[in-house]
Amino acid sequence: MSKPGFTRAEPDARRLSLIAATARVLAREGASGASVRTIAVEAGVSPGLIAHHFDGVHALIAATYAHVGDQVSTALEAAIGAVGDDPRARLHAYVAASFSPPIADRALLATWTALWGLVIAQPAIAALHDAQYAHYRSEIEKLLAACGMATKARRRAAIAITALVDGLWLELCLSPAVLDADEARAIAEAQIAALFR
Amino acid sequence: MSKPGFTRAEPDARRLSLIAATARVLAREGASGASVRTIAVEAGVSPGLIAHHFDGVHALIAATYAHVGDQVSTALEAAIGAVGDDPRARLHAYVAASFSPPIADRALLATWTALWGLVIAQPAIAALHDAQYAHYRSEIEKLLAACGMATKARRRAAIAITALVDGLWLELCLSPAVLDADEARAIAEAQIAALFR
DNA sequence: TTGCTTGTTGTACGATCGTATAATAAGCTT
DNA sequence: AAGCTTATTATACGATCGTACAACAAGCAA
Repeated sequence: MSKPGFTRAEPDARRLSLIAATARVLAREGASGASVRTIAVEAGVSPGLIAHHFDGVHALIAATYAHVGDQVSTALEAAIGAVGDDPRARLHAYVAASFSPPIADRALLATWTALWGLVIAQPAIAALHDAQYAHYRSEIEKLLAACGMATKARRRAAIAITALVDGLWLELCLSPAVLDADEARAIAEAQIAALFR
Repeated sequence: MSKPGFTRAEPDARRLSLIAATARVLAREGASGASVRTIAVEAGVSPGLIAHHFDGVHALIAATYAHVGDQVSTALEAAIGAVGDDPRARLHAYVAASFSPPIADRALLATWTALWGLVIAQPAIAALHDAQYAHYRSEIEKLLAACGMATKARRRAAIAITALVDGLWLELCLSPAVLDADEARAIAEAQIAALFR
């Protein structure tokens, strides 16, 4: 019986574990702490492994952004699926999910703010951001349409909802003492109700 | 007649120019680009001068955050002063100012997002953020009180307004193609009007 | 003009950054 | 059991990071 010094992993599985480690580092130390060595220690691997699986650290961080964004999208869509067919209930479920786990998780929010800070300097990250938010708005517009909102009003309403949710999410992350999840949810629902009057 | 190799400046004036240079660098390159040497080049001085006027780079960035925050507060209060005595007009002016120069300036917004990314890792920055936002909410609550809003409703309404403005501000910064200042202003005013129904 | 204060420069130091590369070995194939 | 693929490690390299420090000089006082 021999104990292996390390275990080989499937490339996809290893990439996922590196992405997860990157997200944890971003949440704990911010963007400036997300170095090759820090991430490698967090993932329990050698620094060189990152270059083997990703085209540099920038690519790993971009992949982390994309993955976190997909996690959020998945959680949001799951929230819709868990509720009935009433359009307004579906819209409320979609929005309320932003303030519940796993989206309202402090580590996820911290990861997201760290990534926001990279958008300006890195065009590749900015492109991911635009695509991500276009998707959110598109989903919200579909939900608004199901609620009977007129076509020309949807775009502006979707922007308003996205902005409100982002702002509340941000307050929840940066100043947890000021706002809790229940209050964020109540504020969001009240503001959305106003869009239908 | 001799041409001086450099000019001495009053400590306060020099500190201000270093802060302004830091803000420009943050806007252009993000937080990761805000190094001692980059800032020094931007300010047209020697790298060592930063250590002479500030207690390290962290202190300079924190001072930049505080200064930018003060600029925003000043611009917001100036917007209130430029309008009449009608309470609702004053509230609208306060909010609308967030989407007009100098606050809606892309460089300022970029600076702000870069600083957000530092809040998690640097407790000193987080403290500045909490103080800054508490001030904003306090100002908004005063304006809401003048509009006749009940005491117990003010806190939640102030949070809602702050969140909405932040979210719209963010969209304006990160995805300028999606939203322009006029639309942001229109959305904010419509949502605020709903708070009074 | 002479002298003094101190804002300013320039550089050197150790630490850490991202990346490249050769050696190692895990785990499957034959 | 032997061989092969390649995931993984460990290290080295140059660049850049923040900070410290000694020398310089601008501008005021006397």
